[in-house]
Amino acid sequence: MVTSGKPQGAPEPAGESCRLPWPFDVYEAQCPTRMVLDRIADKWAVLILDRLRDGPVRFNHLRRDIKGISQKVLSQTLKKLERDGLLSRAVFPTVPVTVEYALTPLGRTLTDAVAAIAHWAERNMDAVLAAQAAYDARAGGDPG
Amino acid sequence: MVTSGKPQGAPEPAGESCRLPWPFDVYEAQCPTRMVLDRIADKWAVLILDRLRDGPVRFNHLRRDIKGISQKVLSQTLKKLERDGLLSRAVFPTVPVTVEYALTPLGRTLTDAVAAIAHWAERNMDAVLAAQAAYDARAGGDPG
DNA sequence: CAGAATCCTGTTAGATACTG
DNA sequence: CAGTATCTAACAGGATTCTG
Repeated sequence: MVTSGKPQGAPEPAGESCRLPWPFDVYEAQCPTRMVLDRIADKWAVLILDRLRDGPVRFNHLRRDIKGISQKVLSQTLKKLERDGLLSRAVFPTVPVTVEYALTPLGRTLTDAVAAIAHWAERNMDAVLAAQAAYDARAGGDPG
Repeated sequence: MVTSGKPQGAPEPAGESCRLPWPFDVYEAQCPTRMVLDRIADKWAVLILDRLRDGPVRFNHLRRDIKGISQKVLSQTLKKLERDGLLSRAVFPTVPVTVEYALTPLGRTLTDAVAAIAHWAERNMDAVLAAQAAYDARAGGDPG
């Protein structure tokens, strides 16, 4: 048991490092925006945030929808996103217990940008695939 | 329930990859969009793409601007982004050699979304920091 | 159902040194 | 300047097990 009251995933001291007045600069290594960027620039976080756009979703529902995510990673990611104030967690004392996750107002301001990323991937997949094929043909099979 | 109209019944033909007719679905574990999402939902990729918005930038210039990135990671990320067709690499036979990276038209369609993420982090840093503090106070030191 | 704890492994990133 | 190669430490993440 290594935790001293906090989950294993987020031992970073928040806010004390970068004392830039304003605005924050993501290009600065010590700026806290880097941490946020690292959080939201994450495949699973993107999918979760996008998934919650339609409304609250239960834990196992998210797990089923976001195919390939493990329970552990889902749990961790949800916790981090909750800590960042991007989503809220509501527990209903049913039996068995029901837990719903939903976007907070702050989270909602982000999901548009995040959804844009996900949708871009879907829309431009063909072009990316073609570019990869061209690159591989160039690098792998064309010595002369 | 707001289940989106997805080609859920699409049979998985072979072990190759997801060959859904259209559109690609990022929620499918085997969909190639997952790979793209993993690529562009990356802290360094976001910073690089955003940095190239103003025009071509040389390797070491990027390295200096994006503080904290190692030359190895920069090199790797650039190569992947180039392979995906998001940016181009131009070599000038000067002495010493000069290499410029620039966004491709495809990359340019992405950078707006990507920049939105980076800018969101800068603009909403305060709110996130506050949320984290509240969460930590709740979880770490407020048993009652 | 929702999640925590444990174990274990593959990937990654950082540092360092070398090349053209 | 613009990389590549290598080695190692750290961590992320999957599978499994257990709980309320």
